Amino acid sequence: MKSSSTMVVNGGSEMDALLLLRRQQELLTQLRALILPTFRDADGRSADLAICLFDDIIDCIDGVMSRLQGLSAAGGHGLATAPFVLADVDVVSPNAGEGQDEKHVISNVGQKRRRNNDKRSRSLVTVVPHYDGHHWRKYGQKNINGREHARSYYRCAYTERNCPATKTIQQQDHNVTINCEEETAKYIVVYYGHHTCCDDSTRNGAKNDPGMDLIQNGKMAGAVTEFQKFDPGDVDMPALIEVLDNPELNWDII
DNA sequence: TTAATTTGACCTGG
DNA sequence: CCAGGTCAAATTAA
Repeated sequence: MKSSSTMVVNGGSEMDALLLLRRQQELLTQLRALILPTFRDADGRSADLAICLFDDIIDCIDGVMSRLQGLSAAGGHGLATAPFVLADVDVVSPNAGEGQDEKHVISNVGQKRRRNNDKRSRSLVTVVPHYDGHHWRKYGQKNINGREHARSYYRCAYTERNCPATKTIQQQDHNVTINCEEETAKYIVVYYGHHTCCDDSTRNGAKNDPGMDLIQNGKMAGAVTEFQKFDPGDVDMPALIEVLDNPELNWDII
């Protein structure tokens, strides 16, 4: 696989590009879910590298979408009309934009609870909400007003490394039908904060962490529950093929 | 026995 | 006051 590529969108408005990018991000997530399990038997360094590469690519798409959103908003278009858009991307705090790229929760000591709405977030829709290459621990579940399904709250399992990353998973009320086939349960996944647990600095400091040893040895079974839950059959393959064959997207590999 | 999840209570912002 | 996010004890799974 090439490590870098650019996607050129032919024609259409910023809104069209936004839709395509969102779709691309969603399918990339599914591709990641499909590929990463193959690293189970490979060396852990490759798995870590793959995870970081996927995250970087998704972050890049995020950045482009943010810029396009700016253009789109200036042009009077609203995201609310987008069929794929189910949640805002880059929900930024009122303090953001003042040189603060993002804020992490420093510590809950002495400040028992704190909302995460002041943290930058990114959201996507996927059929494989549990598998994204990171190890999450569930810390809560809540029934949300007007929602058919409860929302689950997860935080990075490596909290001892002060990793501030959290995410929420909300199953969509109405499943999506793809290519006239049976309905697939889709989930809105919202990520808050960035993983610092995979930083080199923190990783070196966690050399003695048994869970990390397991990951680095490529023996994920038992240590990373997300792998156990993952079934490659869950991947939205028709949609994946659809986007790869999409004539509107020219994949220029450079 | 340890780790992960569940669940009701608590807290905070709107 | 309410909805949503978090805590932490209890429970379950490995």
